Amino acid sequence: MTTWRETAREQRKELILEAAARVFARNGFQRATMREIADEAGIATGTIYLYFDDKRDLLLSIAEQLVHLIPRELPSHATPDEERSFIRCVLDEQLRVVEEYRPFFRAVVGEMWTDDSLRTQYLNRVLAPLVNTIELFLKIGIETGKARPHDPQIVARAMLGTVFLFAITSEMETGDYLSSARRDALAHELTDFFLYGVRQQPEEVP
Amino acid sequence: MTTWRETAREQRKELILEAAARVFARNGFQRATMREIADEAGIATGTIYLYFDDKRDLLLSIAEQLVHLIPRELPSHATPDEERSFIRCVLDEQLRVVEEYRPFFRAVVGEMWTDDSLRTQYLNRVLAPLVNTIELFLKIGIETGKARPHDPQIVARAMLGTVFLFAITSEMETGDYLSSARRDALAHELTDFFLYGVRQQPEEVP
Amino acid sequence: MTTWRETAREQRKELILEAAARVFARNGFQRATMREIADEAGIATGTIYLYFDDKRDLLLSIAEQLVHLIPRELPSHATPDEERSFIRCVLDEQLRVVEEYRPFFRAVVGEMWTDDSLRTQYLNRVLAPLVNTIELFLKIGIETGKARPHDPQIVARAMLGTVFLFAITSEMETGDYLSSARRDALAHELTDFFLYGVRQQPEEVP
Amino acid sequence: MTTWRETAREQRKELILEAAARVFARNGFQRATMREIADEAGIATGTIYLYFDDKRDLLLSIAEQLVHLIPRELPSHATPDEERSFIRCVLDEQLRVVEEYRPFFRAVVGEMWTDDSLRTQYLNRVLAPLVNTIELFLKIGIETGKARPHDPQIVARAMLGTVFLFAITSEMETGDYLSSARRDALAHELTDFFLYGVRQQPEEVP
DNA sequence: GATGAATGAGTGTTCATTCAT
DNA sequence: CATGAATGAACACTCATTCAT
Repeated sequence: MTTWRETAREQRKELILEAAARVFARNGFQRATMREIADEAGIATGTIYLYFDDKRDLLLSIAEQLVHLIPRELPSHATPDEERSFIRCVLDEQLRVVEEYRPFFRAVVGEMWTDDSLRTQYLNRVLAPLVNTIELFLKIGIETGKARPHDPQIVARAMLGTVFLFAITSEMETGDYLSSARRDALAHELTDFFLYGVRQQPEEVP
Repeated sequence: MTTWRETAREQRKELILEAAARVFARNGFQRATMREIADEAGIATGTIYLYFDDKRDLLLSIAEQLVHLIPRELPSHATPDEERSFIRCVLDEQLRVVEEYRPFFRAVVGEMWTDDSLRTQYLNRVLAPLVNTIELFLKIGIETGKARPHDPQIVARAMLGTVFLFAITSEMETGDYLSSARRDALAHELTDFFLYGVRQQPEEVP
Repeated sequence: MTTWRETAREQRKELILEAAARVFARNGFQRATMREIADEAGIATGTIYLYFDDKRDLLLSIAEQLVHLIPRELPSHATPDEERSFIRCVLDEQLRVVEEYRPFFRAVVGEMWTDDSLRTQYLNRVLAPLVNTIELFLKIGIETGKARPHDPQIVARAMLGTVFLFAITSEMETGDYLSSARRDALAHELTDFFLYGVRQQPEEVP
Repeated sequence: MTTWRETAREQRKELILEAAARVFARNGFQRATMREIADEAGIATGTIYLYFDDKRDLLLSIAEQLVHLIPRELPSHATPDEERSFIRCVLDEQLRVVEEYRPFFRAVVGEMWTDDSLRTQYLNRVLAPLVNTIELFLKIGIETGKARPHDPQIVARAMLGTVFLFAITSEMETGDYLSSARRDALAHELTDFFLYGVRQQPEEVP
């Protein structure tokens, strides 16, 4: 049973973590100062250390939150039998959740390339499960003859990479593809692209 | 005419820039110290400042080098008529050049998300030309009926994103997809993926 | 109402400022290091920056203290009617206060010649009021026929210059004219010099 | 006999010294860079070291030039018997020569307060002879009954201080008292001030 | 628990000086 | 003699972390 104290503590950690994520997303991990995070959270700098070991612990905890990017349950109302709507549902969900956790995402993304243990954590806890899920799905497709023969490892990464990039770049250029307004069009286009590529489809034999 | 002085100076800048790119790629821009860069280049710290204004100028100059990622000329031996081999050639070239400039790429990638002017420079000088080239190619495909109708803006970004991600992540996991050994397979798979997607192709009507 | 916090802060600033003044007076502004100032004050270098913006802010704050050189009130017990005792009182007071603020004085004097804004600040806030006060006194003397006709601008500067120079040079040579022991003699001689010059006085007509 | 080489070398030193004096006067000794001095002299930085030991040697050599402030010969056409014109001549000459060597003067003045050996050199070689000359003159005045009894040490310093201060401050405020236009008025006023002070002179008994 | 003043190690940058050309 | 590229010691300033209140 969780006591009231523990609950209060968790809420406090949450508050700080969100403030930190916003600041990291804004300025990058290195440039962000503990002072700035404390101000953003409306507390004193020293207080942060009552809940987190150090600055890096904040980042790792933020990265930890990204496990929420892993879909808890696959859409049952659209079975893989109807590939189109299934992929579409998954993409919709992914683009939505990525948008929701964008500050967390952006907070991690800058450090990921040069911080070995952060990257390892992120790869193992977040990316690997996602890749595996996609790979599994692709393999089943191949085995059931629904998908053309291909290397699921590469294609799975290609798919994930696409979403990943839209996630971190969407607001950089003029068109914010992740804004709810344009998300539909994006999911639609990507679904078709993943399924059919760009080539003109031959008339299907009925 | 370039004097000997100027040539020597350019070579020196090159030397320093490569050293800096390696260090930035290894440790990230912020963590890298001028001392470390000087050591990597085998010179004194003060010498760097004879060739570059400050630490940031190093990073911007490195980003500048990434214009080399833009293909100078499209493969003429494989016209867009034969889409498959054309795409394949372009992908081969891109994966190769991305591998060649990887330290420069990695040096920039960590700072890009939070450094506005660096990002702007990179987007305008490197990414935009690449996206435009792909978009143009896709539009022609659609107009000539070779490609199925789609939104070239989104698909172009999806394609570029795929290459981008392999570029920065390839050596992170066990499989380095950009190593010359595996590059062929990667290019092959991506070409098919871009052209056909994952869906089982119906028998083409002869 | 001033809180305890504010009072403590002011005392801390005072402590640091006095340490800085001593170090600047000893080594000059440029040669002085923040480390040395911190040591002199018995604190850490970083602490200085909690109270002052930067090294230069220290110097400007020290210069600010020199407004204390401006006499708050003219001696009332000796009216200008009795010029001799009046001048004597003013000189006594000036030589005393100059002695009290000597470290501050010496801290500023080296930088004043080449630092435009420091000089401007010092001239406007300290020197100009002093010159104006003397000028006014001299003008009254001329108008009332107590003083011989002269250019008060020049003479006021000459008087101030004399005190100024004794202030910064007194301890340089063997004889410290500002030491309380010799201050009396100095004030006495200067008073006579200012009033009568060096020339033998003709017998006054009774 | 001085060879041609030695003469050329002396001219070169002169050239560098004047450039250094200008730069020091402009920026102060500490802020001035050897590079800037070299540029001002139109030579390479390394060349300076062929003629001077180091940066400080430049300053000491400049200070050395200030011996020119010491009057070579007292004005014979105006004997001390006619005190007024004598003092006037000396003041005229001093104000003129001080103006001529102003860059050298200003170059030294900032460092003098905190550089012991520079100050000692300046005091012994320049100021002491000047003070002694004035003291001697005053003593004679007292002995011959031309001057009223006073402490020549203090008064000599007061006089010198006045000139000194006009020398270093004249161009700081709006009125440049050392410009040839105003120098006459300044010398005139100071002469009267030194002779008679500010007090209204009683009718001289004929 | 919460605070924020104090700490001091760490870093980008400058510049007097040297020396190979 | 003259040059100016190279050197590297030195220093102002920042900021994560601690701890007395």
